[in-house]
Amino acid sequence: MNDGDTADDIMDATYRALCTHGYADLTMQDIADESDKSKAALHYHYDSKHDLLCAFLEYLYDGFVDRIEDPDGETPHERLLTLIDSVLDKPDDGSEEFGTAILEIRAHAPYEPGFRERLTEFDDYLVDELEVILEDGITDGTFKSDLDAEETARFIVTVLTGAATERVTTGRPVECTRRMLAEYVETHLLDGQQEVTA
Amino acid sequence: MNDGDTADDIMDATYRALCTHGYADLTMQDIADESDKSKAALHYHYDSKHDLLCAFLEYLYDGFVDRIEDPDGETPHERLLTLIDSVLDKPDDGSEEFGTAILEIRAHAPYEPGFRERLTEFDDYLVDELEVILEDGITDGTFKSDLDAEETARFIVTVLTGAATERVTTGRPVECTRRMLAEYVETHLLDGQQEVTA
DNA sequence: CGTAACTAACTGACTGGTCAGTCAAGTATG
DNA sequence: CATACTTGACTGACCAGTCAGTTAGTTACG
Repeated sequence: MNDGDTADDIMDATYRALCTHGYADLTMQDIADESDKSKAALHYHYDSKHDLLCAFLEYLYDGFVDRIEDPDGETPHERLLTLIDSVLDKPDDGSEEFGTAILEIRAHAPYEPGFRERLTEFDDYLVDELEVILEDGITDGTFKSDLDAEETARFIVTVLTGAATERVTTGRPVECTRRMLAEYVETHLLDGQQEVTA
Repeated sequence: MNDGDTADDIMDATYRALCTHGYADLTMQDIADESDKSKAALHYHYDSKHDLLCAFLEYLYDGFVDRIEDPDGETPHERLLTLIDSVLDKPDDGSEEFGTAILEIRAHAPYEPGFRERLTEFDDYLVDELEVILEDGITDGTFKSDLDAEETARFIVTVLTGAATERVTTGRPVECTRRMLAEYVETHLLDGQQEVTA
């Protein structure tokens, strides 16, 4: 039983094929070419292209969770900035293309309920992580006591989403957003009493 | 020579076809069906589908400029909120689908330099409009004197882009973003002295 | 041990359908 | 009649999905 290996192989191949061809131009043959399987083998393991891509989104979600859970940092302020950075940063392989493919998939969500469901999970997970950090900070006095953790977390996710969309659409670097967001956190979320040197 | 009428007819048909089918599934036949022309007639007027879509983006840009230029409002603060609203609101025909199609086109920008160029114009135009309002407000004391008009304008555009992306991806309403952005403007941009009742 | 039966995994060749773009022939109009 | 415009029919490329058949491994059994 090497189901695990085979599935991983196909998922990895799908990732590479997506980066190379983009979502719109992605064919089953492209994925097969990136793996050591044939196109028919893909159809043996997944009933349809759609099924394969749904599985791929699930695989991505797992990787996303691994990547952003338990952000480093002593204080809630540090953990918040670490989390923001790890979302803004490109994946390890530095692939700009992957962000493009994800945006293509996002844009298809209205036509594919399965996609929308997965993507909503991504966003909700990120909101939850942010919320926990914000609440920790409210409790220990780092952040203003009157801020609404959920609304604030949603807002930060919106900003991060906007930055990712702009990077793909216009090629605009995310650095400016990173800076503005750090400033927003400092002047808007941080409780006035605290002095920060981060 | 009824170029004007014909071109408008085709652009309108493209708009409707885009809303109905989305960008990914959009065929020349779909556009022809929405117009009173044949598919071959489209190819008579535009060398390729790509050309037609580039022209369509230009047509959209003109409409976009018309829609957001000279926002209503006595004060810079009011004008800023009006502008934000007119970007967040759906087009007049209330079509959710159009936002989807635009996001699909955004996601294709990396593969189509012509698209990227147009889309960058959209963003830059919006940034300029915001910048003018912000500078007006800095001059007349509405907004804090030490804020960087361009960076702030870019940040607002990022937020607006994020809201549009989320609406398409997860179906999340933009109201929360509208509220958070209004609050951001009040507590972050508005000069402390002024009292506001808007 | 050897061989027969069975099976999961896989393959290359094929099919049916779709679509951008072409073309020869037509119509309308100034 | 010439120019602008339009059409239906067609072509060639492409692609998801199918299918008959192969291979490698595993169990069943005399």
